Amino acid sequence: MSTYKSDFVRTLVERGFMHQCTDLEALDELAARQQITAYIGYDCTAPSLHVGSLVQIMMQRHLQKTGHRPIVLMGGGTTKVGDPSGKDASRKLLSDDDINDNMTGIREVFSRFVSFGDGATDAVMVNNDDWLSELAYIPFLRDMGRHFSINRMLSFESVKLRLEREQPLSFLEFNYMILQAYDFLELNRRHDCVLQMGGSDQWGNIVNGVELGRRVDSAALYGFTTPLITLASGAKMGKTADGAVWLNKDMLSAYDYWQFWRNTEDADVGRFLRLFTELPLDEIARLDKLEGAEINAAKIILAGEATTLCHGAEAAKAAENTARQTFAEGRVATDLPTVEVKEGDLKSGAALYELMVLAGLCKSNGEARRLIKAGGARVNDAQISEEMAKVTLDEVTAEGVIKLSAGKKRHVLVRPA
RNA sequence: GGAGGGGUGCCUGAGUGGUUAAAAGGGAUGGGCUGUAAACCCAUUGGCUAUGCCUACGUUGGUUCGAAUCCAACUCCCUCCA
Repeated sequence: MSTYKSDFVRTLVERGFMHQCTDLEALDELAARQQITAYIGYDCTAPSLHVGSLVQIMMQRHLQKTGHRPIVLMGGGTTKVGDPSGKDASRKLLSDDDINDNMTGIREVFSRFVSFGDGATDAVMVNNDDWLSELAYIPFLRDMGRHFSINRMLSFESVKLRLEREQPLSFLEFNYMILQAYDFLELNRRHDCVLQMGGSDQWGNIVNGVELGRRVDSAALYGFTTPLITLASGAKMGKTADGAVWLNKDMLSAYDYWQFWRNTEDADVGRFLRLFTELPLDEIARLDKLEGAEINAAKIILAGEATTLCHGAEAAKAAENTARQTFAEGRVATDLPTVEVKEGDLKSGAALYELMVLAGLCKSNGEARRLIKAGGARVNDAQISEEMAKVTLDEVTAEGVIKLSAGKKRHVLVRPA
């Protein structure tokens, strides 16, 4: 089992982060012998990262905890180009302002997972726009372009996929892998970075960087990728009722984040515990053995640990309490998401379907009415299937709220004000 | 620049003059079964001041009693040729 010499590589392999590595043995040797610097790039395509990037973020955390130095590369420059990997259509081009805004949001998330600063193992955050935007076309082509063969580039998965499906691939996007390769070289020169990690869809881009480093600077660089994380049932990971599972609190509440993990499929529990928590492996092995309804205990631990990492222990505890009151005890948990409604509106009675929309449980009156007819709407946990039902102040509970539910899992409190 | 093909609902994708708010599948939501799981079964899936009205098949006009379906212009994309 423990054939690995470095804590870093052993941790990654044992916890299920490993998919491919350019030279695992050499990387292990190196990490055992000295402190290494490794980077992962994140494109700034959204105002927050979501769980899809969490595997990567956890890797950087492990890197730091095992005594090495993480570089968080913000793709301010490469986002202007758009990575074609794994997509069969090009992305919309984002404006510089959007990119900057997005970067601010992403930066916030990171500080929860790795510590930044000037110490030996402190993480650094850099923006590749700093060097990419300054590139002069002709010199760049002469210095870097000559190391790339079109023949080879065409064989990379990201490009091949588009060509085979006869989808357009712009020259702009075609350059993405060259720029990412150049990033690696630049980070090696600036920060002595020797390892690039990423998702399996980044393999081609990473390998290009490793090779470019060898050709231009004779540098020994390494690449490491994680498997694509899918659910045991085959679906992509990271979707909830409301869309992506964001890591930023203002885009997804800690409670919803906790719920996301709590609803993990049985078959995924062990794997997710290894990837997304830092519990010791023997503890995880024990939890993973639980069967039937008992595995719910493991899911609660998973949710608690994952939420603690992202939103703090307090928020995790609160989410667990709210969930317990709501689901196990069937009570009205007072810190469910709350919406205020004018008392006057309720006095004369407000249509239930309108309140559902107001509470954000439905997108339109029509949708709300369908939901009510289908028996999916509840007021204070009592099913209401009368489409035109009114809600009045009489429904206000002792806690001073009205609990509206869409289905069994989505609840909102309405508070008269 | 030339020739051809194509733009349909969240996505894929049928539909070539009328009961088409638009087949089918996927996804999503709700219900059932359960354990706040998976699988499975059922239902729903444009909007509204709602037995009716409005908006919708790239855009704008036109033909027609009637158009996603026919015509014209525009626009975007794909393939081949130069």
